[in-house]
Amino acid sequence: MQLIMKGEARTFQDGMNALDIAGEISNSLKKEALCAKLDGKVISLVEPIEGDHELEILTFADEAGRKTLRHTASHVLAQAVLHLKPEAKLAIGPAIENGFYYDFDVDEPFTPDFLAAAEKEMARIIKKNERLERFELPRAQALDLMREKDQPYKVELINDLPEDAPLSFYKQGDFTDLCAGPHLPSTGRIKAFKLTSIAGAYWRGDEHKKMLQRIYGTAFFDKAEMEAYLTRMEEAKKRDHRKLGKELDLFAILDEGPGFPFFFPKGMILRNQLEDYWRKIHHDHGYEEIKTPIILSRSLWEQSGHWDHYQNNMYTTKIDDQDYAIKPMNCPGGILVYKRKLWSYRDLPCRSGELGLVHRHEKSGALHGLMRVRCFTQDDAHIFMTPEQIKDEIKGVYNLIDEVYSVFGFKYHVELSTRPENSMGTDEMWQLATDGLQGALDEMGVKYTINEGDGAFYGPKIDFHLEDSIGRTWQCGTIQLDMNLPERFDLTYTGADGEKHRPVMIHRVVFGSIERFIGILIEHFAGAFPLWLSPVQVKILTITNRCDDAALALRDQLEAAGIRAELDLRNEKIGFKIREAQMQKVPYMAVLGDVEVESGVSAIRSRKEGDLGAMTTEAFIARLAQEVAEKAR
RNA sequence: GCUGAUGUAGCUCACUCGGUAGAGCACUUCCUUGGUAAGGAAGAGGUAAUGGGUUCGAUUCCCAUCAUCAGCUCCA
Repeated sequence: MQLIMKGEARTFQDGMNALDIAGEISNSLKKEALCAKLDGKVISLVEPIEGDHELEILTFADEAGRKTLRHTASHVLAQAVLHLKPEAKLAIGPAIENGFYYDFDVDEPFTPDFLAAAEKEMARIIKKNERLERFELPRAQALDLMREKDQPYKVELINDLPEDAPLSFYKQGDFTDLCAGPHLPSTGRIKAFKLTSIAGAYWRGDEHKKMLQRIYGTAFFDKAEMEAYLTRMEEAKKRDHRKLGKELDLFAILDEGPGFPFFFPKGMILRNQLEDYWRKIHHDHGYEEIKTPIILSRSLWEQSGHWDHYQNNMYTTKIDDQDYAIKPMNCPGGILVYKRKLWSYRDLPCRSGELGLVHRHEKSGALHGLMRVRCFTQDDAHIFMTPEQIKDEIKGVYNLIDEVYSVFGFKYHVELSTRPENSMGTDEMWQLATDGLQGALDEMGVKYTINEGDGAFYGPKIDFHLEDSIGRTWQCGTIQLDMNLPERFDLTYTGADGEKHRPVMIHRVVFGSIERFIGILIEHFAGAFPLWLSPVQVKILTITNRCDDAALALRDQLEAAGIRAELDLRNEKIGFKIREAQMQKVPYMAVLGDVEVESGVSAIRSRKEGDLGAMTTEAFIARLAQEVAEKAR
């Protein structure tokens, strides 16, 4: 057979497998080979190859190689668990980003001690270097095999597979599992692994089904690489916004208000900086600002559809025996603002923004620091427009979001979410709206993935996702196209023909919620905010109390120039004061001793660069002003 | 909401196999007036998340509730 490898055609004996082919090319490649790509499809190294193909040997440097290694590690985990608990029922065990997991149905939940025992057993299996074999069975025999092994979840999986799907199994030693593969040629290729945690997980991700026990782990081809990864994860945890929020005295969520955050003075400065910037950039992009009430009548929420489609998440209350709801979204309020007058097509698009405080009843287990709270401020805006304006407006919002994210240096990915199950409106409207969003993305050449059924109940949406310090992603920005609410609220504008027409509506947020965005910001900068956002921009440190007057004067000068400065006049050594300012991540320190006071300068120290030497107050202010204006990171 | 773990001083954490708790940092006072990441001493701080139960006696054991953490589910 002929195989094309890296563009070069080579001849091999028919029926060879990729592992042996790797060996023929070079022994070192054979040692590192984990799986192979045959005509673009990833296969196990042990599968025989017939005929002419394009072949690529994959190692741990390749995504598919890492996945294969970790998938095999999950099988080894299942094998180890069965050795320790033969009565365990196996569910599924895939490779995931940076690791793998396997779900088991067991009578007693796993304990940390069990985890240690399982690790030991896995190490034994790996050391035995058991060969993996792949085989296929017809459906009836496959079912028999899994029934014989008393694995009801596997039986269910087989029954749910399409009639004509090949049923492949992988076997290593005394362990056989239904699996599409690919897998390593032998267990010994897993050079480093660790079981990281135990958690509950619903069978097939369905909260109405049984909760199984999941074991998470990670595996590497190299011990040093795993150590580096684990260290990196430890480091990343130090950036956790909940930890830094406490250390930097920014915010807290107390037992008295689960999911309802408190913002402290320093956190408020950060927040206000973001809001000021938001107002400025929205003004520049043609938005006007409004404010709508937090509590509105039941009839409004019935008209908007929230009462039917969103009630599980809404806090309700009674006033004078009438039902009211605390707003979970700003749109009905924004719509009432639109309806206050008659609109001409000449006035559209109408872009009205609102920093709107919303409350949503989130399940207790879903709460997470500032990332997932029960009350938050959306930097919302509603755009009312003619159908012809849809694409331009979507592009405008997209560009606005991109501009804001780039100021902070965020990387993001985009998802398009389509019609969910519990939604309102006609198929035609959904189709039109979805096409509008998709068309705009395509025209701009934006890469995105499609998230089936994850839209809002009133329309499809484009979501922007940002990463936290340990790689979990959080939806922040979103652009939602809505043809339903304008219909429900009978919104109109007068066209050039003098007739009434129905406007289209966009709901959009840039930050998403100020709270979540602050959480992401804290982790992104590890608390060392750029100068323009820093709660304290300059800390003035005195060496002796003879310099107190000069320090007070400097503080006044800086404050007069709009710089947030704090004094440290304590009777402490300069090294101690610097250490504290540094740990509080203050961007600049101005040190004042007898020498500086005498010559009318300050010794400036930067958080990042250390001692910058003496500087006049004017020069220092000019430097700060420029850095703030540039929003330098 | 579900599964598991956790809850001790403002913070980070010890100890107690049941006899009402201790350290470091922070705080207060005193000494020290010092040159770029921790000067010294003394003092003050806790009804051990909350509510029950077992016990002569519970912070410790048991149960419930609440909250937090990890994951699942759900979502900005």
